[in-house]
This record gives sequence, C-alpha cells and structure tokens, in this order.
Amino acid sequence: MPRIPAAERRVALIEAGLRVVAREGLAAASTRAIVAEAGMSLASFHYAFDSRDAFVDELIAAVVAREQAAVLPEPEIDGDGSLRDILEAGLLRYLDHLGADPDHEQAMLELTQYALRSPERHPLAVAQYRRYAELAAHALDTAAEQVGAAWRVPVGEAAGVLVAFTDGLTLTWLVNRDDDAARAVVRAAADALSRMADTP
Amino acid sequence: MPRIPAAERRVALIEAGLRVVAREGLAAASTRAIVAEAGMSLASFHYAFDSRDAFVDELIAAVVAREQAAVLPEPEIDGDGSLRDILEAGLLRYLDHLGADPDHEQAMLELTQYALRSPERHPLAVAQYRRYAELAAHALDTAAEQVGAAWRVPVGEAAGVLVAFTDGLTLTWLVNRDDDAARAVVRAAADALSRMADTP
DNA sequence: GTCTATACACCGATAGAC
DNA sequence: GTCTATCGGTGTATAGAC
Repeated sequence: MPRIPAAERRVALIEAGLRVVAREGLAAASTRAIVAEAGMSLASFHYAFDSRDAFVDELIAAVVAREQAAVLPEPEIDGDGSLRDILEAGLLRYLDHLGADPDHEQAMLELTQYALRSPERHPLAVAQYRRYAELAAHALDTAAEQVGAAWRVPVGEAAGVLVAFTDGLTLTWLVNRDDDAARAVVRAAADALSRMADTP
Repeated sequence: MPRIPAAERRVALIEAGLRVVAREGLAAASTRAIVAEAGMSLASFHYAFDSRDAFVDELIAAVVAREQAAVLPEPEIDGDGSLRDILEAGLLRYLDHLGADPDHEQAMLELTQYALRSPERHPLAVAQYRRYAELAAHALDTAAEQVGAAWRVPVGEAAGVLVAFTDGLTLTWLVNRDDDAARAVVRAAADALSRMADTP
C-alpha cells in the first residue's frame, strides 16, 4: 500500500465506517469490518485512531458536522403557498430523502442511541441534536420569511418541535414503510407547526 | 440449584434480560451478563433457549405483549377539559412515565432498532408498533368519547400520528432531558391531534 | 436438569519485520 | 508508515460429569 497521510486515512476510515454502520449496523461495525471496507490493514486503523471507541466518537462528530438539512424549503418552488403548505412540502421532501436512503437515517439513530448509553458520550448526542435544531431553525426562519409570517414563540422552540416530529416520522416510517401513514404525520406536524406562527 | 421448570427459567431469564438491556443496553446484554443477572449458570441459558438470537426475539415479543399504555386518559380526572386538554394531559402523563423510567423507553427503542436491522426480525418491530398503535387508538377513542367528539379520520390514522409524536418526544427528551422543550412538543402534538377530530 | 469445564470464533489492540 | 502475525480477552455454544 502506498504511503498515505494519516489525515487522509482517517477520513477514508470514517467514511468506510459510516458505510458499514449504515449497511450493517453499529454492532457489526468492528474494526476488521471497517478496514475491510476501506481496503486497509487492521494495523492502519490503530495507527490512525487510538481505539475503536475514539473512532466511533469521531465518526459521530464527523456525521454531525456534515449533516445538511433535508427539510429546507425550496424558495423558488414553494413560493406561493401558505406557511402550512411550505412546511408540509419541506417535510415531504424529508420523507423523500428518507425513502431514498433509509440506512443513513437509521445509522444516525443508532449513533444517537450509542452515545446516549454512556455519560461521557452523551454530549455527542446533545451536539447532534443541537445541529439538527440549528438546521430546523434555519428552515423555519426561511419558511416564515417567505410568507411574511412571524414565529409567536422563539424559533428555537419551534425548531425543537420540528426535530421531534421529524424523529417520530423517521422511526414510524422505518418500521412500517407506510408512505400514507407517514404523510398523515407530515400533515399533522405541518399543521401544528404553522399554528406556532402568526400569519399576516 | 433446585430443579426449576423450563418455563419458569425462561420467564426469569426474559425478565433478567430486560433489566440488563434497560440498564446497560442491548450490546452489553451478553448471555453471561443475563445469567449473572438471573443468578443462573450459563448452561441454563442454552437449556432454556436455542440461541441468544432466539432469546432476543422472545424478549421483544414478551415486552410487546406486556406493554401498557402510559398515555391513557384518566377519565375521572380529566373529565372536564376540551379534547385538546385531555390529549395534552395524557401526553404529559407519558412524559412523567418517561422521566420516571427512561431506561425502559430507551430499551424499547434499542429493541426496535435491533429488529429493524435484519429482514427476518423486521416483523417483530412491526408487531411492536402495531401494539403501540392499538394502545394509542384506544386512548384516542376514550378521549373523544369523553367530550363527545368524533375523529374525522379513521382512528387508526390518528393513532399512527400519536405514536410518531410520542416517539419523537421520547427521543428528544432522552437526548436533551429538557422538560420545557418536551412540553412544547406535547402542546404542539395535542394541538395537531385535537384538530383531527370534530368537537361538538 | 443442572452444573463446571471447555471448544472455538471473533473482538480490540499491539509487536516486530520491512 | 505499513504490513503480517499474534496476544489476551470475551462472546456463543456445547460436552460431559453428576
């Protein structure tokens, strides 16, 4: 194998790790499975990372940092609806995203629950959800701005509600794979969220 | 050790297993950890169950079968509010339950995600959520009956929304342990659900 | 039926040659 | 820096004495 800078190996391993977790679950993401996915030797893993635990910590940090909003409104397309319609369209976009790559969202949930299991890793889950809330708040601000509405509560509170609704939507869909039921959740969520703002 | 009927050993192991999963997570629920919790020898485990996988399957089936609704309205107490208030009170009761025994709900989530990970176990997760939906439907029926309201959509659809909202509420609270944020989710959820019924 | 002892696979981690 | 080979530990599962 050629000589690769440690930093490059680290990102390659992180990406391989995320693929393994998404495809087979965190429990199956052994160091051996990860290096096989990355096409490296086992020793390379421990050259790049102190331990598997440290690796998983960095994996979580990495996916949180790169997380992008899948519920962002699309200003040009949704420009003429009510706030409720914009929110519903955004949530339906998230549902499309979920259906297109369910393993990814399932991996995110597993990483969250892994972090929840030990006090020293709990902050990783908190950071993950803070990131979600930031993305949600931005989406809600954009949506309100589009229709000239104003959030009656701090946008952070509405963002927390949106994150919770999105989680519930995700879990329910992952279990039942029922698009109609998911759309009912989307409608109810958009309804509740739109009532947290004053529309002109 | 005295001679104990196999059926009794099985339930003792299931209960010990649930305690271990709740306390330390499914990943830490090894056969050795479970028999230690149950005060049995390792061989007893494999006398009572074919394999650890089969054991976990039965564990899931057992917890699903015994699951009780923690969001049921309390007719005598909530008898005089609006539908929205009754639903909110029910969700707040669930929030109390979650705060009193967060490990249990976390264990339920872990078992769900474990089942989601393999096609042959996926039906266990579906059964778990069908049970949740049954309990939710019953709660919604009771709540509507209390105020003479009628669900505008099939109650099963509203129940699915309630289950999704409850999941989102659970995850968010487990991560942030923020009662105020959770109550905001509860209010929004109660609001959305109540609008799915016609009130006289 | 119940136990102790053990087989065997896989895990994380490291030593040491190159 | 990168590899192969290996260590020590733990996991599931079973053999065989009682």
